Amino acid sequence: MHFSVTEENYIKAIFHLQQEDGTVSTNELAAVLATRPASVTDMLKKLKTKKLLSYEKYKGVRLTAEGKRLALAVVRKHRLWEYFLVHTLQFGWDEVHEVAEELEHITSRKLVDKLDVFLGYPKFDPHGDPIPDSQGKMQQQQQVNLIDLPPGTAAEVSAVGSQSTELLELLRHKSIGIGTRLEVKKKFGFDHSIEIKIKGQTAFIISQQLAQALFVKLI
Amino acid sequence: MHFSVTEENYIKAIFHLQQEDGTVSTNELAAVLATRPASVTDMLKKLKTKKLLSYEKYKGVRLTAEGKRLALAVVRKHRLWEYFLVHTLQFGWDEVHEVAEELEHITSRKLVDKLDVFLGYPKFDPHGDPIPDSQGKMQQQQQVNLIDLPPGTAAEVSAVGSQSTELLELLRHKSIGIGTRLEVKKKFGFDHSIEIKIKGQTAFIISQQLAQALFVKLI
DNA sequence: AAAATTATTTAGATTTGCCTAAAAATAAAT
DNA sequence: ATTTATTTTTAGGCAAATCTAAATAATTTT
Repeated sequence: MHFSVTEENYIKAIFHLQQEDGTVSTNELAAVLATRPASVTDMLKKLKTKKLLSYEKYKGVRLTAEGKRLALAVVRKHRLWEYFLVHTLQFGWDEVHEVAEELEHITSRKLVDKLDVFLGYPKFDPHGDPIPDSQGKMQQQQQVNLIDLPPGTAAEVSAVGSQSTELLELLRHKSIGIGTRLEVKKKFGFDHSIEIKIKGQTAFIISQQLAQALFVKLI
Repeated sequence: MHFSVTEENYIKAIFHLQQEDGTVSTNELAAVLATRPASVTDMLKKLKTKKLLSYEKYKGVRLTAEGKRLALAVVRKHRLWEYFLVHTLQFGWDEVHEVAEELEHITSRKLVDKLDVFLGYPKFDPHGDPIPDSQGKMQQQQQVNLIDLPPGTAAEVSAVGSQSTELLELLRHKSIGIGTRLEVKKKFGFDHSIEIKIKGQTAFIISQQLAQALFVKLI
């Protein structure tokens, strides 16, 4: 079965809203999708006949198992493409969202899976959000990308964004690993580099690329 | 200015038909786009108001300079993506067309240019068609991908599809270079390998990947 | 040059996704 | 427990891109 870009966007929006809410209202959806409640109602009726969601008048909406599968497939594509844009094409992590919004609707299953292989099965996108695998499973960890922390925050490294030997070599050299505790001292807007301090060492600066590859838990 | 996928497809189709014809007819377009002549007429009127083509009732159609620029931008994207799919993601060269038909409509200019850099500014796509550069210029050479030649054809190597050191090393080892004359002896469907003969050497087999990287002129 | 054929355009409908305005249902407030 | 406010749905329409059927122009044939 194959769905339109619009339909996919509705399913994705419901999926994200459902995370917090459980059930999702017409108005919430209209706000997120920048459209009108009346339009949402129309689309919900349509998506119900396609069995992507369960919906009763005035009762809000929930994805079916089928709808969840579709949502996860779209999210997987979005986050894999974001990873590609940042790590392969050297985009800044803050400029990839819109492009990924388009790329996530490319239909080829084979493309996604080959992209996944090429990228080395990354587990987190450049914003630290988990990337669903081809079965739709994702490691949900309470973690944040190091680059998103404000100065003064203390955190513990909990994951790295890729398993490339280059990254691991660099981390070894800087003696950063899973479990390392650090504090963000300063952020430099010019090249998005970050000054961090690890207990017992003098503070030092790490690049934007490295900071994006590090996921941390707040402590 | 920004155009719909449908509009871009019309412009691209006209561009390709125009190469042979000069001016393009409504029926030709309908055939190529798998739609009806009446629909074509509607769209031509619309594209005329957008100044992408010049069109007089019953007189056929031609792209304006503006239309040509758009067509070249779309062709550029299509061919760069094909190159990416084959060389980076290891798709077979014969399975990339449909996917590229979708990818070519992704709008980000920055994406295309960064992709071009990443791929090393390739000049020809996996089918041997020239890739327009960011100015819309392309090396138009009368060349064909070696993999497309039928057995019995004689040809001269005129270009290689990439400048990677691995490719060049392999070519050196097989003593193939620009200007080498060869004849296709046999094609093996199983792995798309090809048996070729160079004067003064015994015939030997080259892989699908290598054949795809070689562009030849018929002699 | 008139008749016949083919190509193209017009006219009127359809589908998708959206809109506004008004009605109906639900929730909140008095 | 009514009234008031909010949310949601219905009703009727619009624009894009398509279609079929009919009309008109251009081309070919005789």
